[in-house]
Amino acid sequence: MQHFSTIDSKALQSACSSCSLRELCLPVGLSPVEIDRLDGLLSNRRSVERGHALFRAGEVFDALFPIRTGFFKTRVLSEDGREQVTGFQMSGEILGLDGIGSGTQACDAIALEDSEVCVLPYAELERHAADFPSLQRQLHRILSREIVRDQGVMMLLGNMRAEERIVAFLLNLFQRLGTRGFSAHEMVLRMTREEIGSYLGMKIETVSRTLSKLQQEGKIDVNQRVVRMLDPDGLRALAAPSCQSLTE
Amino acid sequence: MQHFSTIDSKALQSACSSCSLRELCLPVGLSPVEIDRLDGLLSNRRSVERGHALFRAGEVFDALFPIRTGFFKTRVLSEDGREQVTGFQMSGEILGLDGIGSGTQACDAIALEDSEVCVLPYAELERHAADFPSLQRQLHRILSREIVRDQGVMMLLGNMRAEERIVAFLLNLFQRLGTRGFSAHEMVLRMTREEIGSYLGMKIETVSRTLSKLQQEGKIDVNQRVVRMLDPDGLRALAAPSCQSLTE
DNA sequence: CGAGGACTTGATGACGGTCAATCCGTGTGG
DNA sequence: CCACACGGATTGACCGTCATCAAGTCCTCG
Repeated sequence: MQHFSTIDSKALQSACSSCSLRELCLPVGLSPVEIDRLDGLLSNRRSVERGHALFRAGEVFDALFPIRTGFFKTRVLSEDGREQVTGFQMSGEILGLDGIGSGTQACDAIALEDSEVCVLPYAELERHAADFPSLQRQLHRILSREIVRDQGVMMLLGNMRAEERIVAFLLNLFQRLGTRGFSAHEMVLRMTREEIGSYLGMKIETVSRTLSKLQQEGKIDVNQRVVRMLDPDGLRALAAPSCQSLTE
Repeated sequence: MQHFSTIDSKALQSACSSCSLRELCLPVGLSPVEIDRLDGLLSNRRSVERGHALFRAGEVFDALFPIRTGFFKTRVLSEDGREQVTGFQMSGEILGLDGIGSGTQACDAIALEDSEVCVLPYAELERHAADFPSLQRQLHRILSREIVRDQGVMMLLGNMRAEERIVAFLLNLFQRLGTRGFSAHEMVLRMTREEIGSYLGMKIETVSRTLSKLQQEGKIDVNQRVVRMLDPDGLRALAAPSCQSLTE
């Protein structure tokens, strides 16, 4: 009895059709019939403990990993060991897109909390996309949106000053958490100051100082990893000059 | 007579099967038969004068534009008018990839010299990709590679100092020109110092000073838009510490 | 030949990096 | 249960890189 119900619930959970993320994830825009077909592709799931890698640069690419629960960072390492965090990903977002091009992972994907991902074998996905136009279109959309996202990061790194970067970063996180049904004005940062700094192209001390300054000005409340937004309009005013799109 | 030969040559030129760029462009990895089918997709070509836009952010996206000849920049503009150049594209590279996601162009594409592009209607491309697996795979590859390229730019903007950025930028251009059969140690820059600076996240004066410094050190020879590489190994040594991949 | 844009070079200063001390929260072992 | 150690975070003092301001040169093109 117990046994069956466990299996049932697992089977249910791993189906897109019953996944609470289907409005955010790959199935967006697919019809119920199409989603059923997509379900057939999902071979299984994978758990990744906090601090562990889902994959590392150089490994063979053979699947995409939609995030079911948890939080990841992606990063590239240079020969001399410098780390560049290229993004933070949360549920409904898809890891591994950059491996398609070369058949080899281009970055490390590290879980910042205990996480769970779907495994979407790429060869099968390609095959299904062929006779499944809306899935194909959706895949293209996701790839393209990743390129647009990266353009936003370039704007951030190329044009904005420390304070603007931090504010745009926070607003972006709040916005994404909001669409997932979490509070849009309070959050727990899953990453360290160092990882924030790497992502934003600044040093850990500058991250810390900038957060402190925003707190002194009454715009946010920071306590270690907990951030509350006190003055959303004030924050948006700080970020707006340079890059609205990042916060939408 | 004159008339017919002109038409003939045009017809020939617009076919992938006879295009000198087919080893660099969309057809990479396709069989001759498949390339013939791709030819059927290419509705026409478009000329873009230097300084003019192929498309602008916000316009409807309905086609990809493989570059036949010429040189482009892509850029995003923020509300307050700041420009972020997101890339420089040359023959064989494809413009418009970032429009797929939203159906709307995400950036401006500006010709930096008189240029010519192929017009690849996206709806038809999608349709053909469905019963044409290697074309589909190739399209995915190109999208994915763009994401990887952007990661390299993030590394550049987030981790490298002015000199490293300039050197990585020059090596990257030389490398791409080299694969196109141009000299890999002498080139004419198609963009202004300001555009270089925008791309690399630094001011025009810093671009100029850094180039002058590299010249004083005997690593390059710069004269306005003409750049010669005098000490390739010395340059690679400067860029290597941080980001090999950008120069490959 | 003149005007305007692109580029270079110099002087100065600010933003953020570096170095260092300290604090804080968590987990470990006595 | 407390002491301690460790990593993460904060804060301060100082310094370097690069931005800013400004002057002047060099191309390009009408």
